[in-house]
Amino acid sequence: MRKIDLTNFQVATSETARDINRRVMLNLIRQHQPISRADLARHSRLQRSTVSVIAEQLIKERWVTEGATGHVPRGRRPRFLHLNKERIGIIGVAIRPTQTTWGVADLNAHFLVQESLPTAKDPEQFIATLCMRLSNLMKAHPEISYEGIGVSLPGRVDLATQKLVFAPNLGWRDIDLITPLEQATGLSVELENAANACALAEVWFGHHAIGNLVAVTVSEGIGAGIMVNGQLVRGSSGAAGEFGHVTIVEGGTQCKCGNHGCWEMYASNSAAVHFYAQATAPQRNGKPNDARPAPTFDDVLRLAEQGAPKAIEALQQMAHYIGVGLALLVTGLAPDVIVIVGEVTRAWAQVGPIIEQIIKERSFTYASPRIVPTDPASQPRLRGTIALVLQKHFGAPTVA
Amino acid sequence: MRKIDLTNFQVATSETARDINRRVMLNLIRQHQPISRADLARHSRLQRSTVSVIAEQLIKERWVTEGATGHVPRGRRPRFLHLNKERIGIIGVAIRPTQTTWGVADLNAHFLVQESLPTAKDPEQFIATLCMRLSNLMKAHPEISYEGIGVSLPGRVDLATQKLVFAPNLGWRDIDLITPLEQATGLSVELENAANACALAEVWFGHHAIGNLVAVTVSEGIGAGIMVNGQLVRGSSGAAGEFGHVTIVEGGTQCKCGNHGCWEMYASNSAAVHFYAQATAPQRNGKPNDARPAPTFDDVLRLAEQGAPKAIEALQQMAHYIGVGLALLVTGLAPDVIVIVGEVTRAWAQVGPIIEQIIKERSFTYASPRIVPTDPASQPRLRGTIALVLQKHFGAPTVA
DNA sequence: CCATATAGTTCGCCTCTCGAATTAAATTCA
DNA sequence: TGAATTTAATTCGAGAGGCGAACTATATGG
Repeated sequence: MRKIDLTNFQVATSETARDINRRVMLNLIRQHQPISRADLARHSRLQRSTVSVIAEQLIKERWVTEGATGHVPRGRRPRFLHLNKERIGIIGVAIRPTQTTWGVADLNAHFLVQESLPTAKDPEQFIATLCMRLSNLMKAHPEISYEGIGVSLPGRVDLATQKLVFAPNLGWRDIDLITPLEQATGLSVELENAANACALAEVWFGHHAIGNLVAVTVSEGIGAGIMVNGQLVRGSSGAAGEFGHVTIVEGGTQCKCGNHGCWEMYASNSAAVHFYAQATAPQRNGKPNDARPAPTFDDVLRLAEQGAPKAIEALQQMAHYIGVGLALLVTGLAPDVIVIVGEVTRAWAQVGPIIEQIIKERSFTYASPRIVPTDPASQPRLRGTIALVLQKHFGAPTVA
Repeated sequence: MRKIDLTNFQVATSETARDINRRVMLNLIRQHQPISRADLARHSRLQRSTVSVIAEQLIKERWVTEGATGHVPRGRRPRFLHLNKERIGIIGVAIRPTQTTWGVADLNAHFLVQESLPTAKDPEQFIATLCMRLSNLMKAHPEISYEGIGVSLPGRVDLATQKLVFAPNLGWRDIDLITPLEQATGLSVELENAANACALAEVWFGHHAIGNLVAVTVSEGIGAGIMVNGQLVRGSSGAAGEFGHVTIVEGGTQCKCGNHGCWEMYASNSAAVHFYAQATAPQRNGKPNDARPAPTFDDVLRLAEQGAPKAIEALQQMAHYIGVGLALLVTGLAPDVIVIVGEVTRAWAQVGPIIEQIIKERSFTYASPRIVPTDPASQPRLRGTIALVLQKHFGAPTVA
């Protein structure tokens, strides 16, 4: 049960019921497609007459199309409905520290086109280039009608102003991405933190029917996208989810954020690289400056795959600390599922059992969550941007 | 935006709009009472005709009464509406380790009667006694029409079965409280964890218009009631909020839960008592067995008020660790407000600044939350039980 | 060919909001 | 004092939308 926010509420009009039932229909079609009107009525407990009217409306608006006729043992054959893949396109943009990827997806989050560009240090110029590329992409596919743009990035978005507040790994600060993108494309733009986008992707495109989920992105830093009661936790002005900067080692290594012993100092890719460097050069006691090129996390992963004991050990240390942080989330939030996003999932056979073990040891809960690694090929950050736009039409109506 | 849960959703009927607007009206009346129909229309942006019909309905159902006529500079005088304090009673029961308190409150959460009883070790017998007392209370006030019963207790309630799973400080396990209470009173019973009840109390009766809040109960243990987007965080099967058992001291003191270094081992009342005992008997090195009666937390508080340095020091240590745990919540959830419930608020002048300082030092957030001590006289655990029942009629409608 | 079963449509009824018109009751000003 | 003005509240017809019974369309099987 939610309390009605009297500073920002919505009363019902005569169209409210239709809005609600329309959204339910869209979701049922999305989940069960292809599906007949009669089955929709059965699933929704709406009258068949009501379903017919709504279906007609959705077909007219081209959200839905009527496909093949189905087959039943007796009686008139059903006419199947499904989401209109042809018509509607959603543009998703995933900005990451090294590379920015974007593409056009249909309502089933299948990408028709995909392009990318190295992310630049200078935001203004980069955004200008991105706008041009997006505008060209749209011109190249004029047959698609575009519903909106979703953007994910490794930083905080202010809830009120919808501006990027700070993206440490990009070095961007106080950037208005929405205005230039909307001007260049004429579409409405939704901005979201990458970990939140991953949580959305999992909830909307994953195969769990889940309302309580945590998505943890492990890369240079650590981010947490938290889903509670089917909604993202944004906190005061969008600052929630910074579990990467929770202290897990008292008086530990200093973090860029100024504090000591932050989770991401021990459980991120950089942490594993650091562990590995320490193990391979113990005589230098943690000073990584060296003439040889510093190993990357990719190197550590590859070495571990090849069976290098010190690389494996570094990953094991990383896994241990991932578990320590997750145990905290499990104890406090009791999610049904935790999804792990990041290169580290490539070594899941090594790190997974350790993480599960630590969580089991350290968390206090009556029901332990499933820990699920995501396939990097599924591009969770990019898929989440599609969910960002999809939400506006498929999400629960805002009422009261 | 929420995702529609297709395993458990609700379509709209012709009455849905009325249900929504009715709830909005009830809330507007609650907040602005006394208020005229015309002002309700202005606040809600509903037509005056619609407001009149809904008001008439609410009056007929005796949720609302028409009070004095108001005064405007020109024109016809408004007829003020307010919640019907006379008619409706809600029974609240707060079960605490030593004492169980209950009473009857009106729609404004003002208690008309209040009684209490020492909590017994044996749940079956205790519940039977409680049932009898409640039933007698209702018979003694037959003029009140009772809307329901809310119960708060220091333990976990399973979301699905609505049974008490485990209450460590009561020693109760797998207890069905709902059935006996419903049978004895004929009313529907809502069960909730005490920290969650405190969060509800603050959101419904506090003077913040707030959707993101954490209520932390500090007593023998520590509990956290977390409110996100105006809803309680219950997590998988109701297990969320156990932040008291998050590890904050690596390899620290063992907790009853089996883990080491749990927050509540360092920041609860018992922890302060332990700190004090250690300081006053340093030669015994933490073995509290002694011929003298062991000091209680109340003793420590009193000694600190009298200026005893070792008692003050114990509270300061406690405050330090409260801050450490809160910093974690602030970093991860970014609530607008944190309310502290417990005897420790009596020494807020001593502990408050320390807590705030630690949070400021250790948390990573763009907007720092207000830390608010609650007045123990306001009985947050008991008031929360009223909110539990109030929610059913004043909460946002469940739709889609 | 007809009974039966299933899909989908049509239509009158009911609930609910909207908005204009109307009624009610106060103040101000001529 | 009485007309004009202002604000509150009600009345009533129109339109949106869901309900449910009746009806049409189309299949299978005896």
